[in-house]
Amino acid sequence: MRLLVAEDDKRIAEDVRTVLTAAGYAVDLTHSGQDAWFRGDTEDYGLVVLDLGLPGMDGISILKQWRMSGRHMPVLVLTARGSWAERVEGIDAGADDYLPKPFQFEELLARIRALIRRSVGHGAATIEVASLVVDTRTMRVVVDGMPLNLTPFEYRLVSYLAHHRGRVVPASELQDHVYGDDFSRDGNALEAMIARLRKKIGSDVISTRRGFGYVMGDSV
Amino acid sequence: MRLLVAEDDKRIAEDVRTVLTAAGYAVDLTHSGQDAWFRGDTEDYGLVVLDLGLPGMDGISILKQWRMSGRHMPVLVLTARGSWAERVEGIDAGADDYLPKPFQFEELLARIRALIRRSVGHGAATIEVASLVVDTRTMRVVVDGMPLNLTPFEYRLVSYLAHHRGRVVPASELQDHVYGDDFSRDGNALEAMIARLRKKIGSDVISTRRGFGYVMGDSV
DNA sequence: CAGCGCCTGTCAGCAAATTGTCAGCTTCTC
DNA sequence: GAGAAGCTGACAATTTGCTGACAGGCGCTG
Repeated sequence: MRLLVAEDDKRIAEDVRTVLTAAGYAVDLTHSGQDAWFRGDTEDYGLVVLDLGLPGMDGISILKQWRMSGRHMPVLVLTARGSWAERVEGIDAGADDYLPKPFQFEELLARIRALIRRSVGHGAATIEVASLVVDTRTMRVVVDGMPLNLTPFEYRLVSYLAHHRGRVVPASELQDHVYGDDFSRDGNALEAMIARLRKKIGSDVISTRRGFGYVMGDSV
Repeated sequence: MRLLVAEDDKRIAEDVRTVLTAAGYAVDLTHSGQDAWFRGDTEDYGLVVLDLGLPGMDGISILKQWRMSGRHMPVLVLTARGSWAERVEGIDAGADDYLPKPFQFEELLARIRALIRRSVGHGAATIEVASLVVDTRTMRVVVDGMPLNLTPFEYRLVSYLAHHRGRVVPASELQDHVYGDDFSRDGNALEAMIARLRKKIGSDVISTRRGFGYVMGDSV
């Protein structure tokens, strides 16, 4: 993981670099505001440690610029002790955390670990099968980039099949999952739903295994 | 957005609740460690404010328990001033931020805003969805440049949906976060509020996903 | 304290989307 | 080619959500 440390006090900067390097990070140093902004904007950092008191360009502005141009890496801001107004400002500008100076290196490390842990923790909860994408977080289904408007049962169907893609799912199992305890369905309700569903997602996404059940993806 | 405040000093707790409620959050209070753990483990909170000195169960343990059982809501830890060892421990146990006591309510608010923003993946203090802008700092909502006069509950609604824009939010989740502990979950109060809200912000900002819930932004 | 306005929950009726059923049709298997 | 399995379109029943009216509650003001 590559980090940027923007801090004009060169002694502190070097110390921080030493500690962070020892902790296993690749560390870039910079001492001016301009340079900090430019690097943060053009390079890909896993995290930035930003001192607000940089010469050349105000730290808050740098931060806002980054956020405005869509850079979302975690930023830990170093502030003067006690100036909580400054902290509020920094946080509202898009900082993910701050640390008042002077600080214990151990605490700096703990915070950096926490921020990184957080920033990589956003796993995409989507399942893709051919041109179909099921996003379980937003409960959306997209085919060829086009979002679909599925009904609740339709969604349960695709979702279940997508979760078990490549496996032939018996109709009875589908029934169980889609309808739960509700055994009031005698007729061909499921088949009707599959038909409606196919109209929306395309007829070739779910294939029928006569006598066995349905499959999504693979195992043509 | 629904918050849990775990703080045994009832005066502080009440003050915090007042401030947070005024800021548009639904706030649940608890004074014991056991209860804090139980609620955090079973309820769905957007954020938890956790005092480490709770009676009955150690704050750090509570936090670890939550994390081990997969609860990922942001946790802001309140610590005694100066004990940075405790902070490091707290952060490594899974805290997202800490605040030394005593603190300014304003700073508490800024940090809470920041944590929530971060946990839902936004960088800025204002959230824009189409022609609608939610400023979490001033608690103002603007549509097409025109500021709106929203009631407290209406604001909670838009705010929550805006924070989770693009995601289909189930009605039950909305209820939880708008009403918190208050179990008035009977009739169609939520629907009524949505209707009133739509009259103010325009009927196309929040779209209904029949059977799923409501979404703000990128509809179908 | 009475009066007033605002906020919010409840209710009932309405509108519309969803889904089961049915009948007839197609496709597959042997 | 016969029978079984699955598909489809139409229709009706049901479920779900919307809306307007109304009333209780709360705070504010005179």
